[in-house]
Amino acid sequence: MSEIRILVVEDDPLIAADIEQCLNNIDFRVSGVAYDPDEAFLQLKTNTPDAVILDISLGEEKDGIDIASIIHQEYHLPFIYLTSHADRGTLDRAKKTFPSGYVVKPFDEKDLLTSLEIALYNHAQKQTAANPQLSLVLINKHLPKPLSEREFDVLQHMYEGKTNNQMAEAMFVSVNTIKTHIANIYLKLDVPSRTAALAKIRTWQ
Amino acid sequence: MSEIRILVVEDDPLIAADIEQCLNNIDFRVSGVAYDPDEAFLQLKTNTPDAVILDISLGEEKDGIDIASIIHQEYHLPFIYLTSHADRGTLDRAKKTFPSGYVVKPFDEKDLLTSLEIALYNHAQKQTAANPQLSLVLINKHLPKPLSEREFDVLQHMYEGKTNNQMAEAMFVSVNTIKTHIANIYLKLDVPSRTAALAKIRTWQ
DNA sequence: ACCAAAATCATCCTTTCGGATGAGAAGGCC
DNA sequence: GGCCTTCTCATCCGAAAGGATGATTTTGGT
Repeated sequence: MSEIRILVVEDDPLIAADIEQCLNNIDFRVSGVAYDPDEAFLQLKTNTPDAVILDISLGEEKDGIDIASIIHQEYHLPFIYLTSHADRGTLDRAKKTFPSGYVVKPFDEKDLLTSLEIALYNHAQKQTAANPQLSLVLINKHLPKPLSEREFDVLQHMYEGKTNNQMAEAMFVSVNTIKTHIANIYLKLDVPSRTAALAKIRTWQ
Repeated sequence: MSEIRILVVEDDPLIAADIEQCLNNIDFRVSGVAYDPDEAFLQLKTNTPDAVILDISLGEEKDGIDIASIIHQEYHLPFIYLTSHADRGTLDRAKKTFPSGYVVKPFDEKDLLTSLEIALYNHAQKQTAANPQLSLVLINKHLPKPLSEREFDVLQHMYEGKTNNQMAEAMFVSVNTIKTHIANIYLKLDVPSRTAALAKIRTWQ
C-alpha cells in the first residue's frame, strides 16, 4: 500500500501543525487541513482522503461531530476524534457517529498513531469481509447439548451451501457419516431441516 | 442497560487495581482480573464479560495478542489493548486481531473510558445491524435479471427456514406456485439449492 | 483396563426438493 | 388488440434430504 492520506479538521493552527508533524514521518501523509466545516466538506470532495482526524469544537455553528455524522453516512471513511472534550454529553453525541477512535487531548503521539492505524486496518477488513465465519463457542452458548467439533465442521459446510455429497468429498468421509452428523445437529438444534438450522443460528452469530 | 461487565487481563496487580478503580465508578464493573492467559480463558467462559481490556505482555508464553485472537474469532466481544508496547512489530501483530482500541501506557483515564465506551457502542450497533431482514434492492444490484417482488417474498421465507408447504400456506398459494418461484429464483441467482442461494446472497446483505 | 463420548459407516424407507415443461389469468404498455 | 411479464397452477420424474436404527472404531479420561 502506498501513502495513506489523512484529512485533519482542527481550528487551532498550532495543534494542526503538531498533528501534521506527527503523521508525516510515517507512511501517512496529511492530505489537507480544514479549519472549519465548509473547508472540511470541500476537502472531503476534492482530496478524497483515506481517513479523517477531527477536533470537535471548531468555533463554528457546526462542530466536528456534525462533520463526522456526514462522513459516516455518506463517505464511509474511518475517522478519529482528537479533542479535549471528554464530558458525558459530548461523548454521547460523538459515539452516535460510530467513530473508529477517540483520543483525548493533550494527546500522546503513540495513541494517535496506533488508533489511526487500527482504524484503517479495521476499515479495510470490513470492506473485504466476504467470509462470515461461524463460531462454535457462540452457538454452543445457546445449546443444552453442545455441538462437537466435527458436527460444527458439517454445519459450516451447510452454511456455505454445500450438499451432503460435497461435504463428504471435502471431509473425506462417506455420505452416511455426513447424514449421521446432520441428524445429530438437527437433534441438538431442534430443527427439521438445513434452512431451519441456518435460520436458527443466524441470530446468535 | 444495566451494569457493563469488563474483564481485565493484566499481569501487574498494581496496574490492574488502577484500571479497576478507573472503571468501577461509572456504569462499568470489572467482572474479573486475569493475571495469565489460562485464567483469562477461564473467566471468559465462566464470567461472560461484555468487553475485555488486555495488556499485551503477560510474562507467559502466550501473550495478550494470542488471547485477543481467540476473543475475536470465538467470542465476538469488543476488546481494547492497554499496553506500553507501541513498536511496529507488536502493533502489526495486534491490529490483525481487529481490536476496538489501542491505548498506550501510561494511560490517561479518559482515553481508556472513552475508547471502551465507543467500543461497546460500535459493537452493540454491529449486533443489531445483523438483523434478519433481506433487502431486495441490495440483492438485485448483483443480478442481471432482478428478482420480482413475489420471488423476493419466497426468498425471505426460505431465509427464515420455511419449507415449500409452509410458504404455500403463509402466502395463500399452492405449493406448485412456490416451486415455480423457487425455480426462477435459482435461475436468476444461478444456484442449485436453498442453502446455496442463501450462502450467495449472504455477502450482499 | 474400562467406560463414555465421538466419529465412522450402513440399510431401509419416506418426504421434500429440484428440473423440465406446459398452460391459463391478470396487468401494463405501445 | 397484440405483446410481454408476472403470477398462478399442474404433472412427471429423478435426486437429495431426512428419520429410524444398529454397528464398529477411535479417542479421552479415570
